[in-house]
Amino acid sequence: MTKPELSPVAARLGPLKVLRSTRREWRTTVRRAPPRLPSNSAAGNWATAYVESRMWRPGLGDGVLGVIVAVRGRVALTTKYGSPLAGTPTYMNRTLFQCTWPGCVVITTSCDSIEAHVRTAHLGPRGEVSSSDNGYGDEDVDFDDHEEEFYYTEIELEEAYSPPTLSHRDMARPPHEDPEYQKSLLNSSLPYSRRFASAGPINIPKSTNANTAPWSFSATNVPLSTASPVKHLKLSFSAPASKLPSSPTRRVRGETKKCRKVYGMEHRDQWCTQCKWKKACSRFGD
DNA sequence: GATGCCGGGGC
DNA sequence: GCCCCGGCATC
Ligand SMILES: [Zn+2]
Repeated sequence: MTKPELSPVAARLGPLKVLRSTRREWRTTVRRAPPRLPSNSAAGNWATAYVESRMWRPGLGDGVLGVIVAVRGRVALTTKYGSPLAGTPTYMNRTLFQCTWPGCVVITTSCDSIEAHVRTAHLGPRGEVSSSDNGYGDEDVDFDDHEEEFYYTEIELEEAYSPPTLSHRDMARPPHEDPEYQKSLLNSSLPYSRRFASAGPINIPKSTNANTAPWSFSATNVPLSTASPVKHLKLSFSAPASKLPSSPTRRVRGETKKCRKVYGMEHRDQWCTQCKWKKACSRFGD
């Protein structure tokens, strides 16, 4: 199983709350159509899957990488960065594996994991597959070993746009670790907050214009071999290079003159403290 | 170009 | 906490 080298995906991939299971079997937990999802926005075409973390560093315990969200063909990945486990999400550089068993949206980070999932959850509870060790069933022997390969796909994460430096500024975004946040986005009813700047990449705007989504989604069938029709799903993330015009994220400049304008640079000592610090003026508030 | 100020860094 | 500044949006 080849794992293409991919450039690091910017940590701005996701601000959402990290879902976490206290159970060992969380890996097979799947949610479809979250109960409180507004019916008018996602129209049932919605899936959430826990992402397995085999890459988790020791001491961090079992965890969930994030949540794959698919809404009307747009796919978003939320991650765990910014959480108490903040760190370089190295698993973002790689390929994810998604179960394609009908109705199942389990996603794992390794080929072995998804194969194990398919075997245990779908093909049978036993680690071994079907009839090869029974002595009969000679006809389908050649499919016995890797039948699970038919029931998962690779998902490549790659960067469609890479800012010149994503090393230090772009890596630290405060996560909105609020479970309602995701629904608010989908609902497009999140309350206005002027300090919402750069909150997150998963802007699923109310408009259904597909070009406004930061994620692009494409699927291709790659004939790797005759026996493994692995479907490659590419998730391309576009950093906000072409921003939406006049996002509601930044404070609108008021019309009142502020200290800088009133007193001028030459009387900087007369400015209010906030103006001296290039913060929002506290003397001539809007 | 000037202004306002957010985010971030140094101390 | 205080203080400063880069960079960006806006005027
Ligand atoms: Zn002021």
